Amino acid sequence: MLTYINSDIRFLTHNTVASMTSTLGHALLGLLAREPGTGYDLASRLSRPVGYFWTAGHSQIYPELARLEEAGFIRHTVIEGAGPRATKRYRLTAAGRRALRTWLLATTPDVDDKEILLRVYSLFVLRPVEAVGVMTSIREHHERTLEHYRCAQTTGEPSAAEVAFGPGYTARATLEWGVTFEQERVRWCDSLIAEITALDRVR
Amino acid sequence: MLTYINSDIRFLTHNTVASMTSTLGHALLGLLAREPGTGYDLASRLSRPVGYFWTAGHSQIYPELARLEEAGFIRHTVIEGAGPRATKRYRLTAAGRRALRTWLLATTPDVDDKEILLRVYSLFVLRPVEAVGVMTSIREHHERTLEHYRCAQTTGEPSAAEVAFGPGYTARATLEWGVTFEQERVRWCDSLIAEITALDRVR
DNA sequence: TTTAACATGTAAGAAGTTACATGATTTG
DNA sequence: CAAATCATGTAACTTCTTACATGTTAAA
Repeated sequence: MLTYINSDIRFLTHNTVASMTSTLGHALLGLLAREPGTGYDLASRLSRPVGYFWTAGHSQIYPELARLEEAGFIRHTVIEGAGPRATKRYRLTAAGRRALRTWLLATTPDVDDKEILLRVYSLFVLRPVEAVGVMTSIREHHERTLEHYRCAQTTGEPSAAEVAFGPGYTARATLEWGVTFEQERVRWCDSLIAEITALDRVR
Repeated sequence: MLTYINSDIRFLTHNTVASMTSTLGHALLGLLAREPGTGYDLASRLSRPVGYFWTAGHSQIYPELARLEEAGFIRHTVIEGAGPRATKRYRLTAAGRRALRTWLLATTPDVDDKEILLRVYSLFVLRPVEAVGVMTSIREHHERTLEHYRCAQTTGEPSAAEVAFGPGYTARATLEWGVTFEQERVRWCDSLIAEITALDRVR
C-alpha cells in the first residue's frame, strides 16, 4: 500500500536560467530605477506602499534581491552601515533597465489590478509615446471589463422579490461597485494619457 | 552537520477546535447562506466572481468545505449526480449562520479591500440596523485612508523638476488613483447606507 | 542607558495557482 | 461517438505573512 520507491528524487530545478516572472522583482527594479538603495530602504519605500497600493515584507525582499543580482539585473556595493552583516547598496544595471522596459511593453492578457498600478509607477522609464501605448491598452482592458459588468447588471437579476430583500441588494451593491471602479479607472487612464501627451509636446 | 534527531515529530495541529479565520471559509458560508450547493456549484459561483471581485479554485474549495463541515458550520447530504465519487450537496447549519454573523459584526482594524466586498456580499444575513453599523465603520475606514492620501499629496512632493519629468508624474498618478478610489468608496458606502435605511423604513 | 532606527538574513506556515487523476451524464 | 459539463479529490509549487535570530549606531 505504501510506496517508498522512486519518491523524492528531484534534480532538475526549473528556471535556473533567469526567466524573471515575479511581480515583486519588477517592483524592486522600478524602485531602483528611481534611485539606488539597501534592502532595508527598499522595504520601507514599499511599506508606505509604492505609491500606496502594494506592499512586501523584508523576508520576501532580501531573497528576491539575491535572485535579481544573480540574473544580472542589479548589482551591489558594500557600504558602511549598522548591523551584524555587510550593508549592501543595490543599483540597477543596464540589463535590469532593459528587463523593466520589456515587462512594461509586453502585452499581457492577464492584467492584474495591483500589477497595473505597479506598471504605471514605473512608466517613466519609457519614452512618452511608449507610455501612451501602454496606458491605451490598459484603458481598453478596463472598458472591456466595464462592458461586461454592465451586461451582468441588465441581464442578471430583474427578479423583483430578491432585489428588495434577501440576498438581492448585496449582490447588486457589489456589482455597482465594480461598475463605478471601472468607470473611474477609464477616466483615470484618459487623464494620464492626456497628461503624458501634453508633456511630450512641451518637450 | 546534518541533524536527523527530533525533526519532523509533530502531533499537535493548531486550531483543532474550530477557530475559523480564513476568508475563503466565510465566502463559502456566504454563498451557502443564499442557497445550498455542491462544491462544483460553489466553484462556478465563485469563478464569475462573488459579485465579480473574488475567486477561488476548486482545489482550495473542497478541502475548505471539509474543514467547515468538521467545524459544524455546514453539513452535506449525498445526492445523485455525475462523477466517480459521491456528489455532496452542502447546506448551512445554524452554527454556520451564527459564525457568518459574528464575522460580519466583528470590528476589524485590518480591513482588507477584497474582504470588504465579501462582507458586503453577505450583509443580508444581518438585520438592517446591524448592516448600517457595519457599513458605517467601513465608511470611516475609507475616510481615514482618504485623509491620509490627501496629506501625502500636499506634503510629499512640490519638487518642481521631478514633477515634470523623471519619476515624478508616475508617483503622482498612482497617488491620484488612490484618492479617487477612496472618494468613490466613501460615496458608495453612503448610497448603500441610505438604501438600507430606506428599505428598513418601508418594511 | 535605554530605546529607536538601521540592517540582513532564515524558517515555518497560510493562501493561492496549476497540474495530475478519474469517471459519469448529457448534448451535438 | 465525440465533446462539454458535471463532479471530487490530491500533489507540487509559488507567493505572502509572521516569527525567529542577530547586532550596530545614533538619539533621547
